Amino acid sequence: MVRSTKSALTDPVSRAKRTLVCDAAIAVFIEDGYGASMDRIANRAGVAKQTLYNQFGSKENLFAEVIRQSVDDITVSLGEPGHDLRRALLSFATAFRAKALSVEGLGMHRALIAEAPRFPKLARVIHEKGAANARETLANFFRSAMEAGQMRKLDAQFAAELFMSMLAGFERVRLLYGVKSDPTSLNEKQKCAAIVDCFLRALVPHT
Amino acid sequence: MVRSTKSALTDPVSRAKRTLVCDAAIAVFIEDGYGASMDRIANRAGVAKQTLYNQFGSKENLFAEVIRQSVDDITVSLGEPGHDLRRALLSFATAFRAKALSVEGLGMHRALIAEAPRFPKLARVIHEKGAANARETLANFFRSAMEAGQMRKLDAQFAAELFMSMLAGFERVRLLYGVKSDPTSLNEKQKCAAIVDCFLRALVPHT
DNA sequence: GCTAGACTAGACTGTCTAGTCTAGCGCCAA
DNA sequence: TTGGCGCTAGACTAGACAGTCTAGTCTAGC
Repeated sequence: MVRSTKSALTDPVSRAKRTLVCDAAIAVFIEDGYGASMDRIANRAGVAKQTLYNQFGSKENLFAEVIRQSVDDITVSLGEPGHDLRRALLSFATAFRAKALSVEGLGMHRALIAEAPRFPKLARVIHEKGAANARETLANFFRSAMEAGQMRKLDAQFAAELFMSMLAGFERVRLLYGVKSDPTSLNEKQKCAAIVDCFLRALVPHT
Repeated sequence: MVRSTKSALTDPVSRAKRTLVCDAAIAVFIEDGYGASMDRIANRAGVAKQTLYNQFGSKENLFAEVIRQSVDDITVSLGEPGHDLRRALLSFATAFRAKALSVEGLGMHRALIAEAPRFPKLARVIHEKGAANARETLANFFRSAMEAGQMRKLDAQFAAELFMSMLAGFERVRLLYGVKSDPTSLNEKQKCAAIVDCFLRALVPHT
């Protein structure tokens, strides 16, 4: 094909550079937040600063693009509630905590919270795509479980928020503050199980 | 008394200026985070910039001072657990959420999370004085309740973190992202009650 | 070989900010 | 009255950073 149709968006070389820049930007924003300099990102990507501007136009755009890309579903398949409620919640719990409490997850969370007042629309979209979306999936799952008599009937959305809170409330904050966990506490698997069991005890009708 | 012993720390006029600066700094840091300029703080306080430096020496010091001042106990008296467990938890829940979800609480939280990597020691201290301290009080309370047979026996610290997570997990994040609550949801009082009741159902032995 | 377009390195501009400095004001004790 | 002290207003320095610009290179179709 004629090279004249090439552009920063269609040229495969440019596209490669673009992902290079994205990867570098993600890493740098996770480390330093939005305050990170464009020079540093270009440096990390092994690319000229001008290339950043060719590809993204501005720092704001780059940030938005990168943030949007790095949010994806935490909603692992919950399966049918009918089968094994506890098992399904456990697998959600494990996946959710792995995301939310990872270094990358925390870094993105920190960067976005810090800049939410500056980028209100972006923050809203990310919340919708991320947490709110997971909440809806969970809430639907709970509604089925309630129908099936596996759970007490109550506001499914409230239940979903409650469950997510239990999974990554206090602990996420502690990590965001950079405080390491006390070594005496439960390990990850035990924590997931303990939280799920508390949740079930609260929301499953007494047998 | 001789004026020669006067200093920025002893002169009552200076002290007044100091609190003026503190108040302005708190407001500005809550609004804009650590990125807020010293000029703006001086302006807001109705004071010359030099006065900020006379009183605090540097922006870092001012920030640290202000943050330290504005963290205080959320641990309203929980009273004796023997009496009315639910009532005690409800009063804690109300007070804790009022702090954590207020505009000021959220602003401080945002500012600190954003700057935690830059000020790790400060962040640690604040976490200790704030959340960790509340957790300890709560955990002790739970231990008494467990002794008295009012609660299942389990790791009291885990229970305390769980309760605090339930009170301000998902919702605090939503607010930090600047997303307003859906109007259909429960009101504040109902939420506190619902959370406390879920917690009790999970942790009180079946009767 | 020529051309077009994306790339590179790095100089450059304009803006913003922490922090310093200066000159002068107002207060109070001696 | 005077001198010391903290204050004010505002100019100033030094450095960081977003974004632009320039000069020149590389690649690939014509």
